[in-house]
Amino acid sequence: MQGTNGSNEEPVPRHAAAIDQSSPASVGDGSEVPRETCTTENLRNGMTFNNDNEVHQEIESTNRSNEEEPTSSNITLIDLRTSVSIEETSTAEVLRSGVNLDNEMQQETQTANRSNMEEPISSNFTLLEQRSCASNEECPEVSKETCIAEDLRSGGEVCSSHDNRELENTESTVVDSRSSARKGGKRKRELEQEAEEKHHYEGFIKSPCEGLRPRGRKEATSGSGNDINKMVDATEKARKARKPSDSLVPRKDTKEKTKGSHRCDLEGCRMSFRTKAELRLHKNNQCPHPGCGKKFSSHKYALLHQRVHDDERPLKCPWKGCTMSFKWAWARTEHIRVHTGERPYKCKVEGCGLSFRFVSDFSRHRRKTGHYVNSPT
Amino acid sequence: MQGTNGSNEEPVPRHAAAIDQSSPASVGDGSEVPRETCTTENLRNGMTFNNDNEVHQEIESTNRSNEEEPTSSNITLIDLRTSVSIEETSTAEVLRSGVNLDNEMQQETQTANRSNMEEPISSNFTLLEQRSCASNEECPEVSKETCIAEDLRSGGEVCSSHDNRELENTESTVVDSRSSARKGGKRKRELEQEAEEKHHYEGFIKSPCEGLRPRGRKEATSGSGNDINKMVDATEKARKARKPSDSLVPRKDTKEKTKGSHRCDLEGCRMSFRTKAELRLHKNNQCPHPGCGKKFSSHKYALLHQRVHDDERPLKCPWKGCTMSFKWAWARTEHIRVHTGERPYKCKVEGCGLSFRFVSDFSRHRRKTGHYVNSPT
DNA sequence: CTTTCTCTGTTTTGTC
DNA sequence: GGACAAAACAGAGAAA
DNA sequence: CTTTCTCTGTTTTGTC
DNA sequence: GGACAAAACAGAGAAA
Ligand SMILES: [Zn+2]
Ligand SMILES: [Zn+2]
Ligand SMILES: [Zn+2]
Ligand SMILES: [Zn+2]
Ligand SMILES: [Zn+2]
Ligand SMILES: [Zn+2]
Ligand SMILES: [Zn+2]
Ligand SMILES: [Zn+2]
Ligand SMILES: [Zn+2]
Ligand SMILES: [Zn+2]
Ligand SMILES: [Zn+2]
Ligand SMILES: [Zn+2]
Ligand SMILES: [Zn+2]
Ligand SMILES: [Zn+2]
Ligand SMILES: [Zn+2]
Ligand SMILES: [Zn+2]
Repeated sequence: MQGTNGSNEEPVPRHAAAIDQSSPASVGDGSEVPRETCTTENLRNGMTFNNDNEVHQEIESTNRSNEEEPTSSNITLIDLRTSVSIEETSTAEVLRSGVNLDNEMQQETQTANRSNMEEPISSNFTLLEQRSCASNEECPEVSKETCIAEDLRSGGEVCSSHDNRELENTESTVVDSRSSARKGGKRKRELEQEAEEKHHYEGFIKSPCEGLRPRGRKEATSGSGNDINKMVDATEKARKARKPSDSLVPRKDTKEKTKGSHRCDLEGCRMSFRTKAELRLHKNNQCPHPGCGKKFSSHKYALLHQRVHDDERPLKCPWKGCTMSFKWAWARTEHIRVHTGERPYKCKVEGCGLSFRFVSDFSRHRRKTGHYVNSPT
Repeated sequence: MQGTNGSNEEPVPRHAAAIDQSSPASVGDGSEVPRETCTTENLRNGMTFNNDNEVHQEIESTNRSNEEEPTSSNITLIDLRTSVSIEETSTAEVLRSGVNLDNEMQQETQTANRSNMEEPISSNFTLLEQRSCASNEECPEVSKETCIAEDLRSGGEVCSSHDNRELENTESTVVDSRSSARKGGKRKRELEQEAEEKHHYEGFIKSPCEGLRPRGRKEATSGSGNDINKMVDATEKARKARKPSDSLVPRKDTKEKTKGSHRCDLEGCRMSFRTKAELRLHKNNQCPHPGCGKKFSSHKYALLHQRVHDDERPLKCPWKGCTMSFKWAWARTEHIRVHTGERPYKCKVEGCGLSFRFVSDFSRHRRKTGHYVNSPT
């Protein structure tokens, strides 16, 4: 995974985490969290269960379901107003569009929706205005001046002994080091450091212990060969090192589909792995991704879980100008409600008339108040 | 966990995630990801290993180590300039302080550092200016006008059929719904909904299936009693429900230390759990936190891992005005370098003179370039 | 503490 | 050599 | 793609 | 009743 998620008129995307497990077995059975390099996953959807399913999933471009393996075919809605520029005024351009996004119908009608974007067909719930950004790009960044001292980065190593710019240009010191421009085959930072390097080497007395043997590499370090914790996700390493045969562009495989020789023989599963250890994890419904180590209740889900480690966010918000994207269909489903204003969850308990936009909030309400149907209070 | 992390002159805090596992055992051995409510953890540091260790940790207020169980005693530096107000101008107030934060000495000298804040003692590396915010509070938020259409929230359910304010006050519609003010014992949202409710009920045809049996509650639903996946972190539920005996304020126990009756008999471990299932997970080095399910290589770390699910961030940045806080000492250690400008990692390979501020970047550099010591290129 | 909203492991629903 | 704790590493990964 | 920076499971180091 | 996939739920949890 390497992050980035486009949000537009939505608030800054938030991030969650964390999960657990449950099992017998004895201590130290070698099924701990795997280590070592993994750029992108090598085990994507090798499972078919339903004989014709795999091909089906690769081909079909409509009617995605919530937990189905997403493909990138899912609604890449073109923003009709892409190059409209924004004026100095801070008023939001209001545009209204009626989209039939009934929960039940939404998967089936999404293609139809696009052509009907401008005229509401059947709005059986009220719509909020869509106050969207006028361009497809991200919202303009906070002006650097708004917040004092916001960026200490890229300051590099200011040398106080023979460079007395310190007190003067504190503002101008902040340069944008994020550009990925290269000069003469060298990265920007390399060039910058070359200019300043060896000029002075005063700095540190104790520099951190730099391992003499490269810890991350397998090589000749140990010989036991049975240490599962250190297991390298070697399929991925191999794929990464290998140049794609039919392309000069070394395009990174963001989905990790490469397989190995150790095949899973579980019902309907077509996964294969490079090592026995990985296969063992897989058959134990544990995620072999380095640093993850979760154990799941179903073999099927263990496969779906892999998208957590993927870079792709194949599901897109169908709303105009909204660049939100998702890995899970349910996230998309609920996100759409921030556009529509929909509050589909109504508490049925006598006298409580509360409604909620998200299941989670409804669940919590019932849990905290005891407002379950059949037990009114 | 319930999030919130103060950042000041630092960029907005970023968030990471993800980890894996490795193990034999058979499929479906019942050690999957646990479910069900967990407010705060109930298993914190029951392990002592070193007989005098536990008390030591509760008392000691200095010399915190990286992975040690953090207590809240760790440097809650008072901002000496707390109520200085910021002028209209966007110039950062520059203040210089010399702090001896050598990696090796930093743990031992942090108390001393505070009294010496204003005069550099021994700066064996160069300092960057500390351009800090003048108050202890967060940086001023982006003015709402900077970004058009940023906030769709709190719009509630705008009813288009009989409320035609829609097109007019699109800006003013955005009210801050985040206040936690209560009126007459009711929450804000409850009051708002009461005002509008039953007035119209046009909305949804298909409302989502609302479980007739409360899925989240244990009760009389099933009888098997052996389903580990459904296991409730019941100790926590109990603690949550229970009123603290010596306090009228129902202060939430953010650290989940409550124990159960099933004791771990592993060497030096004092953990105990409410259920056999939780104990089994624990002895298997798996995290029993609902939704987590990670398996670890050591019993000891499995305990330390619990802080991931804690709300507390007991480690504070010692830098003036910086409100960053951490769960892991190493994160704090590296964070401090954004203040000091330190770049302790120098590539030792001939001709490469690059230096790095973070281990991770140094590691990556060596991995990608092969610049390991003893293998110059 | 609150509200809003996204993420995700498991459960429920719907179809054959 | 053995604990054991503290520190550091080496990734993952988010954000820009 | 890049750089900057935080998080965290495991490894290394340091002390007894 | 049995698959099986699609949808939904019920938390966790981040952010403000
Ligand atoms: Zn990654
Ligand atoms: Zn992987
Ligand atoms: Zn915007
Ligand atoms: Zn399989
Ligand atoms: Zn093999
Ligand atoms: Zn995983
Ligand atoms: Zn959207
Ligand atoms: Zn209710
Ligand atoms: Zn929580
Ligand atoms: Zn818990
Ligand atoms: Zn600031
Ligand atoms: Zn134990
Ligand atoms: Zn019992
Ligand atoms: Zn956990
Ligand atoms: Zn700081
Ligand atoms: Zn180098």
